[in-house]
Amino acid sequence: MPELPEVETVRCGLEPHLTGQRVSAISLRRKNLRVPFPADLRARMEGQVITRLSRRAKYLLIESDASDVMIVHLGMSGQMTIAPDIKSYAPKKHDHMIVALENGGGFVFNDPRRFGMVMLGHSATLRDHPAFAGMGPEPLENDFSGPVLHERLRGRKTPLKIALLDQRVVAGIGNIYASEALHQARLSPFMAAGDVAKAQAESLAAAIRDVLTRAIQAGGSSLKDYRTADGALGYFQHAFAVYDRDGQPCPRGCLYRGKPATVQKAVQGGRSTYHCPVCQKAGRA
DNA sequence: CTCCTGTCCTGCCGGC
DNA sequence: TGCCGGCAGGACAGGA
Repeated sequence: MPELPEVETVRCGLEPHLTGQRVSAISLRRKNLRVPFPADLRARMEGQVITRLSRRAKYLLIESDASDVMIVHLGMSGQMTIAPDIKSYAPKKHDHMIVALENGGGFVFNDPRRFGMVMLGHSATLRDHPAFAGMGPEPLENDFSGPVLHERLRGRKTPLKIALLDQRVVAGIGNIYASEALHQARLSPFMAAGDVAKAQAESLAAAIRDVLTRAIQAGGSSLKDYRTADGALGYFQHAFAVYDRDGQPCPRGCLYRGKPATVQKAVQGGRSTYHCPVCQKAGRA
């Protein structure tokens, strides 16, 4: 489930292999993922030199010297793999896009559940691309702060956890890091987003930054070259405080009636939320 | 506007 | 052992 840190780790892993390389061929092994592959994907990317890899929210941006941008979303199960010798690469099940580079290498986009997307944009107008129009601030950039978050949550009656998943509020947070950030900030996932006080928004913004930054560091340091054994980029073991830990003691050591308080699982908007009911009480400012 | 629900897709896991 | 149901989740459409 790639969220911002995983996508950033994939970006770092791909970058040295792709930057400065010319795309020699793109092979599409089906016509669509969540959305159809752009009809002009090959025409616009083949023959171009990849100048830069960047990221916006959970989207990977592969920029060409013709000012075109391949916009890739990994969805739920998307993986990028480097193939040192693309000519001898044997396609695996669910390999949907294979990109060959002029230096003989290449990369492969594999996505069993096909929640991923590949789109195209222009560098100059990327901000206006439908995927990014109206999107909230990057949590690790300077334009994200407590006051900004407070303003974006203002007036919203939806539960805070649900609001954090809304990419218009803040970009790049998914189900895992929403729970993690709320736990770190000691805020209840159930409180109304609009009830978050200024000081609480400050804590939450700091927690979001910290949780994401530490996850990126874990991705960068836990595996050399950001790669798993099978060559897929960006997936790494990371210790979560509350996510998928229902029934286990709150890592903060909270007590409930003299005994260790345990992480609870709840369902909000059809998605799992994990929290400690002791340190994440819906309280006043 | 905001909010809420359903949809897409496959792999995996628990229950019988 | 095999089958089946349920779950996981990001983005978006469409209805209230």
